Order: sequence, then structure tokens, then C-alpha cells
Amino acid sequence: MAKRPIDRRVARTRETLHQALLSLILEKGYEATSVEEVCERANIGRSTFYAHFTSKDDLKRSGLDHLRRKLLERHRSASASMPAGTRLLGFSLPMFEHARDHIDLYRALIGSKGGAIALDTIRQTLCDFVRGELATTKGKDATGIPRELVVQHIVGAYMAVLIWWLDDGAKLPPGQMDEFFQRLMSEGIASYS
Amino acid sequence: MAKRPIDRRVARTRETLHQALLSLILEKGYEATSVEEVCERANIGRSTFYAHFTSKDDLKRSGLDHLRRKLLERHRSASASMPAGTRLLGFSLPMFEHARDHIDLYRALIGSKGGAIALDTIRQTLCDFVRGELATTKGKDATGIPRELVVQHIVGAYMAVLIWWLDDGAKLPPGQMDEFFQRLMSEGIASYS
Amino acid sequence: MAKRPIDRRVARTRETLHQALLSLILEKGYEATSVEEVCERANIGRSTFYAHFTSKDDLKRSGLDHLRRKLLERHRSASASMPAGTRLLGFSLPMFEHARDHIDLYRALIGSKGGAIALDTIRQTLCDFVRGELATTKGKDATGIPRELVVQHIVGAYMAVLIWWLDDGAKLPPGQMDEFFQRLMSEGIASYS
Amino acid sequence: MAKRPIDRRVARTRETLHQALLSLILEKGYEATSVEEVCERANIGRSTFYAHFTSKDDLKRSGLDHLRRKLLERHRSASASMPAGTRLLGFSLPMFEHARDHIDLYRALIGSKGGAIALDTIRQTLCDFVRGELATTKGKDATGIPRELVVQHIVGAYMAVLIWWLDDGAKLPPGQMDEFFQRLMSEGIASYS
DNA sequence: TCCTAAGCGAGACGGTACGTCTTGTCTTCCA
DNA sequence: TGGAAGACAAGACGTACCGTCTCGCTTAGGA
Repeated sequence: MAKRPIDRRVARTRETLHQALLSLILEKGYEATSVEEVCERANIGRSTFYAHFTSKDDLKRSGLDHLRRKLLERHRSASASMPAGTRLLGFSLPMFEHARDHIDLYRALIGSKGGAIALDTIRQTLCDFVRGELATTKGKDATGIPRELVVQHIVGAYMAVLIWWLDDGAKLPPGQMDEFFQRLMSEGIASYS
Repeated sequence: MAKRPIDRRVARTRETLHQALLSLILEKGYEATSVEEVCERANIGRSTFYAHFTSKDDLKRSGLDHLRRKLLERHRSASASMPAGTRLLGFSLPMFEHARDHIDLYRALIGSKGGAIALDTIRQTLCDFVRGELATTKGKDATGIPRELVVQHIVGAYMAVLIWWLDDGAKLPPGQMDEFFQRLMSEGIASYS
Repeated sequence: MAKRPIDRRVARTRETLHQALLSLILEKGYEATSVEEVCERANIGRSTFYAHFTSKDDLKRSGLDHLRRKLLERHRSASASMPAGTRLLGFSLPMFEHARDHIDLYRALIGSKGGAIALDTIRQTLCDFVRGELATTKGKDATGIPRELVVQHIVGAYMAVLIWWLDDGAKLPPGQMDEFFQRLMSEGIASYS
Repeated sequence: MAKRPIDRRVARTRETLHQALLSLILEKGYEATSVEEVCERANIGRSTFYAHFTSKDDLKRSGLDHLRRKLLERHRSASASMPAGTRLLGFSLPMFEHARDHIDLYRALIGSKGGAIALDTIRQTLCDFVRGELATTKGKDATGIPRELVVQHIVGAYMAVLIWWLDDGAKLPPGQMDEFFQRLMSEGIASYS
């Protein structure tokens, strides 16, 4: 179904605003960016901004939805082709690859300059993945450790590693990062102590 | 050497401000709290506030220094009495206990309402601990995994677990939390997949 | 050409601020009046104030321009119908009459409570009048007295008399004041010594 | 009677403050000078300032009292040696001379930078002189012009001329200024129109 | 082809918070 | 005890954004 031209216009305005916000975050950080600057960069009136979004956070959240949807797709298609036993940490490689493919975007959203909102969005998404996978292995939790604790444990470690990787310049290839993470996570760090 | 009364007065003013900020963070979150409110709550002139701190963030950071120092002490004395092989994750139990002992403080600083500043302060402190311990086991890293990646992995998982525990109401006792965390971390999650 | 509605709105805002300042000057003097009070009285946000005027002085100056323009008009039309020889002090009667017509305004601006800014504005305006008239009688200054000294002499005496009259309640009619001033000025005070 | 040393110390503190205020007025004007700056310039604590004076205006007024007293003396001695008929404008020459002798002081107090307080002090002093002289010639006021109007007329013209002279750099000698003023005032400006 | 509704820019406006500056009071310490 | 030092409350200042609003201009869609 072809979209009506007027909808296209609206979509273009929204997209322009998203781009403007992103470029400003990269330049000076999220907090230091004002709605006024976003509008100026986008050549859009401030009243028009408020016709589309209720706040700077709203604009950001809206932008993150794209991200979230893409992550979901990628994860779904990736995990479909995985052997059953490897799915729990299966989010790792696709995630690393996605981050490398959109490195600027991620560094803007997640890096030291990015606010906590984006971070939490991604964290939530990954938690959902892991929680979903974990639910399919219910027989195994005779350990007494709460499911959610395990979820947080896995995703917490992953996020920290991801952020470190991005802030450090994403020097190692995603494949290796994934291997390291999976090794540490599945075998534990017993060999270090 | 006895402190001069005027220093005491200054210390009292600063402390009052710290308390006021904390109580307001608990009530309405850090971002939603204005300098003016902090001053009003503390019965202190706004100009006096700026004579002591340069901003709300400065006040918070200053408050976190107390925390940091206490954590350092506790960790140092605790790790002294640990057998060598258990020190890498040795920060875990003292940290859980400290959080339980100052539960209000922690929930204000760390919980969903607390900003990223406090979180990062604690994260940094723990990273320093782990990095220090890891440096004493240099013979073991024949795995090829970068030291810092391991540090981030451990602390990332820990912080996530800690935050979950606090946001969930700190229902489990610190000892059990510590046990769970250590088990997951050292043995890995292999048994789940 | 009809003015655009938005210009009308701006004009109304400015006018409201002028009125508010005037009424406050009458109540408590210029110096004792704060920008905040002016805004409150005018039911206008403080930021809006600063969108129109840069300071309290700016607002006052702007208000005085009205006055200045009216004075200029009145003087021009009045002096047009005067015989040549009587023009040097011709500003006197129109000025006294204008002051009586806007007695509240003048007492606010000039009286003991009014600041020096308003006073100087009027003084400058009158100086311009006199300087202009004096320039048309250049043949007469064989006395060696600097032109400007004469100007200051005339206007200084006039302003003092005007202020006294206003502070005293403007009891005498403008016509008589004018007569007295002109007599003293043109004939001198020789008869008093 | 010799003053107690402690009184001398107090007197020195006060004098230092007067000097500091004067030099600052010359540099940046009265209004733009803060109490803090005066104290810093005088090497005196701000609390000490308030032990001696209640405000910046108080300090200035206090300084003006010196001036007033000196003016009074000078006028008294000068008018004693004047023939009776010349006393009404007799204040003029002594005043011009005094101003020239303390030119820096006067330009600070009276010139465009000085506030209205000093000006009014001098104006009042001169009004007192003139009022006093006028009272001794009561037979002459069959003109119907109110005494006070005449006083204001004379002093107003004089002050304007004095200020012009000072602001212009006091180029003409006091004797000539006096001659010009007396001529204009006693003979009137009839010859100009 | 007009014309009507929408998207849009421009910007006035009231508000809130900011960080700075000055004032006047008070307390503590030193000489 | 007089003065220096300086903490403090109070409050005005001018600035920066915010979110709301009203206004016309433009422009596309249906008449």
C-alpha cells in the first residue's frame, strides 16, 4: 500500500529530527543538546517539533524503537539457525556485529556521551532475549538461583563488555569478542583465581 | 588536633546539604530535584550552596566520595583475611553487605531513580578492586582474553545483579546473593544451556 | 497599512510594562523597584521582559522617548506661532503646561523619587531647544560668554524652578510660572540685590 | 585636647574608606562601585566597614559633610568682607575657587559619574546661602515672585553652569566663570533675544 | 482549476531553574 | 577590645530552555 504523500512529508520531518539529534549527540552529548539546537539543525520550527514529539527524550526513544526492531529481527533470524544448546548466549554475535555495522550510532547512544536511556533500551531488549531462551530450559534450574538473577548476570556482563569494546574503539572483530564472552560466561573465570 | 569551630560549621553545612539531596532523591529522583529545593530543605541560602559546591552534580559526587572511601576500607580489611585463591571475587560479599546496611542510600543512588553518576562511581571502584586482584595473577592469562575485558565482564555482571537485587527490595540475604554470584561467575552458566 | 496583529501584541506588552513601571515609581521610587515587581504588576513573565528590554533603565529610557517626542511636537508648534524675539525662552510655557497636564507622570519621573535618567532626558531636550534658538541669534554674542554656558544657565534655572514647582504640588498656574521665570531670566535679579 | 590613640585609629580607618570610595568613583562611577570593592581598595574587612557606616550612601554622605563644613566656612569668611549689595551672588566666586582647588574631588562627586546625592548636598548648601541672603532684603520682593522660586532659579542656574564647567575640564579660570555667571544672573539675558 | 485542510516556520509568551553578585548580619579569631 | 576573615541568608540579576500558543504561508488533495 503506497503511503499518502502527506504522510511521507510527516515521515521526512520526523526522520530529519532523528538525524539532527544523532549528529548533535555525537558532537556534544545527549544532555548538552537542547531541543532548540535539534530544530535549528533540522531546519524545523520548534512548534513543529512539539507537534511530533513531546520531549527530547520522546524523540530519542522513538529513534531507539527502530534499533530495537532491527535487533529483534536479526536475533530471530540468527537464533533460528542455531543448534538448541547454543541459544542462550546466541544474542552475542549478532549484537556485536550489529554494533560494528552501525558503530557511529552505537557510540552516540551508548558511549560515555550517550545517556542512560539508550543503554537501558538495549539492555531490556537483550534481557528479553535471554529471558526467553532461559524459559525453554526450565528443567535445569535446580540450582536454586532465581531466573532473573541469571538473566541480569548474563546481560550485565555482556553490556559491560560491549560498552568497553565500543569505548575502546571496537578494535577486536565481533567474532573474537563473541568467542571471549561466551568462553568467560559458559566456562566461568575459575581459571583466573 | 581539634578542628576549628569554623571548620565544623562548614562541615555541618555541607553535611546538611548532602542529607537534603539524599532525601529529595528518594522522594522524586535525582533529575527532578532542583538546587533550590535542596537549599530549601536544608534551610540554606542558594548563594551558600554555590559557595560550597559548583553544581548539583558536584554535591552528589562529593557525597559519593564518602561512599567510595568506606567501600575501600571495607574491602581492604575484608580481603586481608581471605585465602589467596578467593580474592578475585572477594569484593562481592562486603559490597552486598554494605549495600544492605545502607539500603536507603543505595536505593537513592543506584536504583532506577538514581542517575548514572553514582552508578559509575561504584562501578569504577569495583573495577579498581578487580583490576588490582587480577594483576596479581598474571601467569594465568594464557587465554588471550584482554585483562580489561575480564574486569568489565565480572563487574558488569556484578553491578547488574546488585541493581536487580536492590530494585527488587533486597529480599535475599547478602550471603546468599554472594554465593549465587560467585557460583555463576566462577563455574559459568554451562549448566543452563 | 494595518499593523499585523503580532505587532499589536508586542506593542501592548511593552505598553503594559511602561505603565507598571510608572505606577511602581509613584509608589516606592525608581531605585527601590525591581524588574521582578514590574513584571508581576504587569502580569508578564520575567523572560518576556528581557525579550523586550535589556534592563530597568532601558524600559525607562524607552518610556521617556514618548515624552521626548511629545515635547518636541508641542515645542515646534508653539514656537512657530511666536514672534521672533520671544523664542529663546519660548519653551517655558509649553513645558509648564505639559507638566501640569501629565502631573502624575512628571512627579514620578522628576520628583524626589524619580531617578536622574528622566531628569536628564528632559534637560537634554530643553537644552536642544535653547541651543537651537540661540544659534539663530549669533550676532548678539559679543559678550564673550560661551554659548553653551548660556544654554546651561537658562536650562539649569528652568529645571530647578520646574522641579520646585512640581515637588511643591504645582500650586501656581503654568501661565504665572512662565511669567515669573521669563521675568527673572530676561531682566535678571538686579532688583533683588 | 589630645585625642586618644584609639580614636586616631578609628579616624584613620574612616579616612581610608573615604579615599577608597573617591578613587573608585573617579574610575568607574558611584553606582558601579560596590562596598566590597571599597573595602578591598582600603584593605579593610567588610564587617569593619559596617562597624563604621551603615551603607555606601552613608559613607558618601559622611564624606560630603567635610565638604559642606568647608564650604560654609569659606562662604562665611568671604561674605563678611563683601559690600552689602553684592552678597546675593557672593557664593559664586568662592564656590568656583573651591571646586578648582579640589577638582578631582568635585569631578568625582558631581560630574556625570557622581551620583545625585553629592549634587544635592552642594545644591542644598548653596540654597541655604542664597535663602539666607535673600531674607535680609525682604523689602524688595514686591514683584510677587515667591522667594523660594528665586532661590531655586539662582542655584539651579549656578549648579548647571558649575557642572558644565567641571565636565568640560574646568578650562576657564574661576574669576571669569564668576563674572559670566553674575552678569547673566543680574542683568538677565535680554541682550540675547 | 480552485479551495480547503494539513504541515509547517516563526516567534511571542509565561514559567522554572540556573549560576552570579551584592548586601548586611553574625561569629570567631588575632593582635 | 578593635579589626580581619569569612560563613551565612536573602534576594535581584540576566540567561537558557522549556512547552504552549497564535499567526500566516505553503502545498497537496479533492471538488
